[in-house]
Amino acid sequence: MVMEVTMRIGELAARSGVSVRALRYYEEQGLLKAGRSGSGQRHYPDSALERVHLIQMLYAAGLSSRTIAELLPCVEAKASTPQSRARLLAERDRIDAQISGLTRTRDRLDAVIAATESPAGCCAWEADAEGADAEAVGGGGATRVVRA
Amino acid sequence: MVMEVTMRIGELAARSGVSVRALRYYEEQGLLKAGRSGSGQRHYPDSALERVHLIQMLYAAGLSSRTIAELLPCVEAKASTPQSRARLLAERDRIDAQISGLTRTRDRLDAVIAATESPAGCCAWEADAEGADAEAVGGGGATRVVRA
DNA sequence: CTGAAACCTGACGTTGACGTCAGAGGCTAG
DNA sequence: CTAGCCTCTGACGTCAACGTCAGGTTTCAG
Repeated sequence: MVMEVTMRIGELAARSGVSVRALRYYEEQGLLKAGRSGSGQRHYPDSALERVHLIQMLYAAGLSSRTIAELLPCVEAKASTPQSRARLLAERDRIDAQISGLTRTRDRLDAVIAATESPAGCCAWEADAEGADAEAVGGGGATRVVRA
Repeated sequence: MVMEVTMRIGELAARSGVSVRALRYYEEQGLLKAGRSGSGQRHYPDSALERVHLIQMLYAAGLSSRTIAELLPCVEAKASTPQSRARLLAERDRIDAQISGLTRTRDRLDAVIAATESPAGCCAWEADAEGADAEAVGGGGATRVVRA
């Protein structure tokens, strides 16, 4: 039976997809606490995995480590002072505004794409061939890999 | 009658809300071109205002200056090579994924807020937002939205 | 027991989008 | 003409979230 109660930093890194360095950094910033074995090695419970994912979510939402450190206790426990609740609301509204802005940006790009997709006239080729064929490797199906 | 055909950098900064330094930086990165007076001072047409706003939108969407420089010609003119169109689509999808992630993060914060809003023991009014926090343990976490 | 792999603590390097300062010149009201 | 503000070109500073390297210790398979 798998009694994996704790794991070391390498395994947490592998399972969470973030680097070992990043995990140490999170601890340094007070975002992630780790138990230590006698020799000083970090040990994490399985719940740390979820916590790391939460941290990543908040980072992706544009929060700074300081802000995350202030909000994490509210998210994990239900401990909430009036200030922390105000903070939560403020960040939620900020994210909301961010979503609105991104939606507008996306719609604008969609409009551009739609315009270029159905050229009502002819294809406007720019005569500016400066470095044009430099990276024309893939030709058609250049599938861009985006960072998740 | 207002014959304000051009403006100097200070006015563009004031009207667009970005700093003078940022405008010079945009030019340096090839995002914004400026006419020069005989003595070397930058002059911008009114259309520059809109362009700066567009640049800001794309920056806010997480694009780098290099990416913006590559996409701006497609957005302003309709000139689009197959590569640039692929680029546009890729960035659109990236923004879409970003919106999805932010939405999940916001919903999570909403759940937390709802939980802290109703203090334990007090049942003055029932917050029936239970459907929200059901997806707590998500394992994989990052779900890609591919709606191409 | 032993050697490779994983881990530890510093500490410096990187990158992007600017901020900031210095020194020199331009433009305009009075 | 002069004062005062605006603008110019470098060039260095900043900040966050790590990357990377160095030098040493721990763990574990064989």
